[in-house]
Amino acid sequence: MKKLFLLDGMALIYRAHFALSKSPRFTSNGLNTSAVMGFTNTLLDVLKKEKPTHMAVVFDTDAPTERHTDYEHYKAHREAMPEDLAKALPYVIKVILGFNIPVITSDGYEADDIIGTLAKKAEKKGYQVYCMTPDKDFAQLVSENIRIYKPARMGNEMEILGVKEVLEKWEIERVEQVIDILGLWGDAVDNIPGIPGIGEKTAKALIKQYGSVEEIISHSHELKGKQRENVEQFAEQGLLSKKLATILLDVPVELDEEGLEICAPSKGLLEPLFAELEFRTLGKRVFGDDFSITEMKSVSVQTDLFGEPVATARNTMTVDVEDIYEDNIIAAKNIDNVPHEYHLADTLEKRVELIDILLQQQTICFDTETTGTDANHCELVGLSFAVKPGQAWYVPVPANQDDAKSIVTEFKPVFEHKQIGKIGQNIKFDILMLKWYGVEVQGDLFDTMMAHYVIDPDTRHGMDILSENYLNYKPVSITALIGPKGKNQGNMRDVEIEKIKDYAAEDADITLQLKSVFEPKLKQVESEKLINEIEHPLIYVLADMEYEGVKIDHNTLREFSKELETDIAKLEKTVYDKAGVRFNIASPKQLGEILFEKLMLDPKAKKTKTGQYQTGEDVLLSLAAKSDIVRDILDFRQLQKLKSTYVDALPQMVNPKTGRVHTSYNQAVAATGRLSSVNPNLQNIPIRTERGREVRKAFIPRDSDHSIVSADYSQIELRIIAEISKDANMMQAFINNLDIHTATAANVYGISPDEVTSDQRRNAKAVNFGIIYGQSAFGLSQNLGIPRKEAADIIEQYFAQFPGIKQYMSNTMNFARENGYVCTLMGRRRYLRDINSANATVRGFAERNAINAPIQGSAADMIKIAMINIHRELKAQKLDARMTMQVHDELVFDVPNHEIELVKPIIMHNMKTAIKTEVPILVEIGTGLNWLEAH
DNA sequence: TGACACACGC
DNA sequence: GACGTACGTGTGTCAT
Repeated sequence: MKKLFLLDGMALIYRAHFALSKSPRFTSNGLNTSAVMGFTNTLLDVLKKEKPTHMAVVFDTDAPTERHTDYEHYKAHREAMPEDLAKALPYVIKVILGFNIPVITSDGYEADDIIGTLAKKAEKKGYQVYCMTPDKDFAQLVSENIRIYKPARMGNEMEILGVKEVLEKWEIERVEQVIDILGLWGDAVDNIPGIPGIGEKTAKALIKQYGSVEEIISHSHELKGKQRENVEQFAEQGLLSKKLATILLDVPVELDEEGLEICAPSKGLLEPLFAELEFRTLGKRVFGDDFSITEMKSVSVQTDLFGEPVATARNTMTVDVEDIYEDNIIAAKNIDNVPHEYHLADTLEKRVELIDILLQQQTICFDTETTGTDANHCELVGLSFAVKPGQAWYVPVPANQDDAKSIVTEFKPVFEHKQIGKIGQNIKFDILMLKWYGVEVQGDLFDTMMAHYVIDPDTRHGMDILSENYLNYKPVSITALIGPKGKNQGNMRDVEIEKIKDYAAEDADITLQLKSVFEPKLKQVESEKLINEIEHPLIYVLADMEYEGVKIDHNTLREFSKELETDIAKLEKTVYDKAGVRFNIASPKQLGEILFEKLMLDPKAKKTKTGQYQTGEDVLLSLAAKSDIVRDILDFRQLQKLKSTYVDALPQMVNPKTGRVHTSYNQAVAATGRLSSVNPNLQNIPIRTERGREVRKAFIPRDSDHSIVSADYSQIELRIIAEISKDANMMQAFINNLDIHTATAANVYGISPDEVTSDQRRNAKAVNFGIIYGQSAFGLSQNLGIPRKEAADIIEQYFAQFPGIKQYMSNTMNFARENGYVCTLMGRRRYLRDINSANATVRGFAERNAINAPIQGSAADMIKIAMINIHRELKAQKLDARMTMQVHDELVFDVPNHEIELVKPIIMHNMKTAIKTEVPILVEIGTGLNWLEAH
């Protein structure tokens, strides 16, 4: 296949320059080569990875163009080009020539116009066309088969967008609307304003409603207040902005197919250039590992751009190009063009009929419609059911809660039928919702969200996106029913029933269909066991925990809050006195200005990327010696955080119906397999500092006849590393039940455990920690505040002492490179798309994930299994003890006092034996009147 | 309203 | 030799 790449030269250079300008790279002769290096790297990425057959780089000429009606602005823009960027330009041209890539200069047109026109022409001739250009401007081109290529940026792998992705990104229906949005918003060309007061969001909404800038202007009388005023006053400007955003697709430029054919790079041109610019690594990428610049250092580079003969052999680099992107132009199916039977079951008779049908099924798919997204705080609006593709029912539920309950109760035989499997999307929500209406869902579960999470944890699992990706079906959007999210968003209850019927029935229908797509996929990725034995059963456990909630002691918190308030006020006053001025200490911006401009605490203060001074904890700590004001500021911050995030926020989360806080565990966000907790987040309650820990006193048992029991795995991740790697030294340390960090330190520093100093233990602990979280030597040095070299030395010693761990790491990485994924003990997969990336940053990220995912993920598997087994046993023995919280390696229970001694061994045994290991698993268990005492 | 800086847990 | 370095949730500030 012919594959044409069109690059906007100036855009690339600018982009490369600004990406690298934070740490400009100077050669020994003083030339800042950051832009050249960035450009060359991107070029190499394109060539090596995408293997185009044809290519061209397009440069703007310095003449006014059709699009730049405002030439003064254009000139200013050009003149503002930084000096070093201007210097880089000739070198970039040399690079391009060295690679034998044709250059096209735009004569009176923008580079984008040339690219656009060429792209269209090439497309007609059967090319697959890619346009490399900054994100926004090219959107309209994708209206056909042309793809937008975005080079790798810091921390991001390169990205290729087709029409589908662009529409999704812009949240619109038609690609042409991008131009109108840009026109209105004014973000098309630097400094050319659109219509004042209209940002991205407003522009999108208005364009969606009216279709184009012109339409909005002619309907301006329908707008209100300031917006109307602005649209009327700045109509001209809006139109101009749109014009500037529009790419011309018919400029007079010929597609010279032969001339654009790509051929091998010229060694004669590139070698001396790379030598001059001291591009060792880039040279190696192009010419292989024996490339060296040392012996050519003295070779002067031809200054005449066109004087050097171009390499004669025009042997193309063409390789078979596999087109991995399937044709995404196919119009998505939707409710209007796919046959379906969606019934409304709004009478007793119809419901009876429906229930009869449902009771005959082996599995049913259901969904609930509610007034909100928090199952603990909202009400049921309706139920929907599906039993075969294209056929679904919607059962409205009245607002009167007693009537609602009785209708839900009619369906009890279905929901509570153990032999009828239940399918849903994020079914925990629905189970929880029904619990509040007195229904205990039973039977095997199949959650499409969890299925997709297990299949590919790193991606998104929302129903809409799954539907579009796997069924090529675009569901009715929720915003079409209740409006865009925000404070004015409506409520499902206010939507007319016919619309809800379609929406709700469709949801159940889609979910049912997704199940049949995911079932074989689960088999394919060998994750059936994982989902059937862990994730699906866990849903019931989590639903019970969330429903149960935790009791909070208001009095403790109220008093603590008062205490904090006076302390904060005191600290505030001290800080003001020491600074000599009142300011908002909670504002990093103001704080930075006071510390570094008024008090001049550090003349070399670092700034953040937005130009503010950094005022993070480690920065402030390094200043502690210079002024005691920083101590007060740090204390202020700590107390303020405690007060606002925990002490004052927790009581507000208490559910008035139960007087308890009901967190929500998200089972499908953390790619490693861990859970996360929201509303409130119970997984980040303070513990490290004396005062912070106090918050845990407020987590109490339901009454005086109960106690809190807390059980946590000791060093679970390190034990898992030992288990997976079978490293003899580390296994021995655990078998001997040594303090693992001390044992590590003893090994690393070659001394006996009792000689280990606290600093050495701290270092060893940090290394252990770093391995668990996939840190690098840099991360370690930051963590410990030691030079990178020293950190690297410690790590080296560590690996020498624990060779099994080193072996595990390289084995895992090799496995990932070959298979593209890594696995936990229970077979949970994580796909690492970037593991073979040419970009070292991106690849490094994937490599750390490769090592980290099996460890963290196995620990997550283990505690999940323990939770399921404990839950089952508590139920089987009809105990009143309840599991209430999970904090990654800790489980918390609310237990009747007389059951404590009975329950403890159950917890202990199930946690220890969740996964069979050679390394001993240690569980620490405690009891108390509150969480702090129990922990 | 969204981006940012910061801080909490594991 | 530089890039930029665990994740997830929540808070307050500030510019729009």
